[in-house]
Amino acid sequence: MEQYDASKYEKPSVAVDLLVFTIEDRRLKLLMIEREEEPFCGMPALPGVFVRMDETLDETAERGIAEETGLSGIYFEQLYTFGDIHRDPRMRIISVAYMALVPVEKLAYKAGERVRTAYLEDVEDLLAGDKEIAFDHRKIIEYARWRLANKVEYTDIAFHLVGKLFTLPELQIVYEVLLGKELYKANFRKKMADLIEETEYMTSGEAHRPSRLYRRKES
Amino acid sequence: MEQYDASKYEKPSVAVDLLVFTIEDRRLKLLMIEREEEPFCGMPALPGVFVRMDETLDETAERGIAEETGLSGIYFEQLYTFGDIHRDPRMRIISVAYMALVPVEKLAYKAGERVRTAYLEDVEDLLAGDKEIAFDHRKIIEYARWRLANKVEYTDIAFHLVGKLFTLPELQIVYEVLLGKELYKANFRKKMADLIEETEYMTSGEAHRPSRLYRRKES
DNA sequence: TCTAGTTAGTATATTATTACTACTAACTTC
DNA sequence: GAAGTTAGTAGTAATAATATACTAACTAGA
Repeated sequence: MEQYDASKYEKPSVAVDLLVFTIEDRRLKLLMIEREEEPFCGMPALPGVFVRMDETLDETAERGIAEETGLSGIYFEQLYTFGDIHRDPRMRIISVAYMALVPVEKLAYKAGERVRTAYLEDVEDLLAGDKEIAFDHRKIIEYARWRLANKVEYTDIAFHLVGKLFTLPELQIVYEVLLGKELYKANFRKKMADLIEETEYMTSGEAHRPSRLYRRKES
Repeated sequence: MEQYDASKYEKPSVAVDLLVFTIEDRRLKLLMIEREEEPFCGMPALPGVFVRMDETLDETAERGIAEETGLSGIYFEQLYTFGDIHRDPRMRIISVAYMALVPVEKLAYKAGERVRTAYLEDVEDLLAGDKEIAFDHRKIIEYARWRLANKVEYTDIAFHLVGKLFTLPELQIVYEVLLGKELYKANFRKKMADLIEETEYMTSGEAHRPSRLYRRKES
């Protein structure tokens, strides 16, 4: 990096692309926008924002999430950086992808305030077949999908997809959707035991046995 | 990303920082350079290269690895992108960190041809205490160290730190160094059994029982 | 008010993995 | 040929993962 005056050379633009995931009706959903201009006009795309000179990448991601969902303080993490030369046919744009996880209740609540018309797309449907997706966003989504399935096994990310209080069947559905396979109830409960604590509350009103509400344990 | 003409705005520079890891004498080592100018003159730093407009990020990483080690075709993967505003005090530089793994024999072999005077630093020593490291490179190294320990548990990356033929004690040392803990020989061998295949070759010349050489299984 | 339908939750057996000890094998050096 | 050293194997106890079968508690509708 020495002997190199960066100001002399042409620079790429840097953007942040956002993958806001949620779970609704036992399905993994992703916040997408429909492109309203060329290239890829009319096709689904990930929402994105350019990185400003006065903000860090994390700040750019936070700003983007706020612009798309009206939400702040939700969980997000950097995913991967995509830098193919012609990934945007207009110019060189390097994109840092960020993934956010949000319980669907929060998203629905803010739906009216969204800046652009973003909508939830079923991820498996979106990736099935060879439906067209703008830019290299299919690759980005596939990578995120893989990462989610992977990380759910060795981290606690699943908890970001449920509210403060949740039932164990609800949490199990999150795990099952992310992993893409069914789990054994008894085993699942054993494994969660250390991570959660009982509350006094129960669900009610459904045509079956009520379910206890839990919260995540601090420690 | 619509309604935004990126060419109007100031852009950050984008660089690739390289973490070339190897294992030598049962220790994890990292290829570092000594900075020869301000800022951080005299301090250890990660080698890095700027991203050119005509190359992808992966190509930049490959070029950088070749410049530092004279090697091509070695294993590498993108690690994380660091984008704090003043991480380089001179100007805004967003850095995409890449991690490469190479058996120490390969590195030693090419030592004479290196473009810059890079040297191997013991990672635990480097991170111990509060030794000064240039830029935000301590944070980058700590993250890579964590990722290595993590990934060795659920991937095959360890194999990239041994040659084509290797003994099981040698492979076990790689696992132990990356995990930072000792393993039980018998269990380790059972777990590796599916991943490797025997060769007819044995080590020789050492003052103890010779060790069989294995190779990685294709399937 | 009783029964069917439905989901919540528990008990327990089986299998696989991990943790650990103890040994035997094969080389070099002195 | 004995001592030192590392390679490699056998086997066992403790723990965790996998799997099945059951009981519990609600609503809806007859």
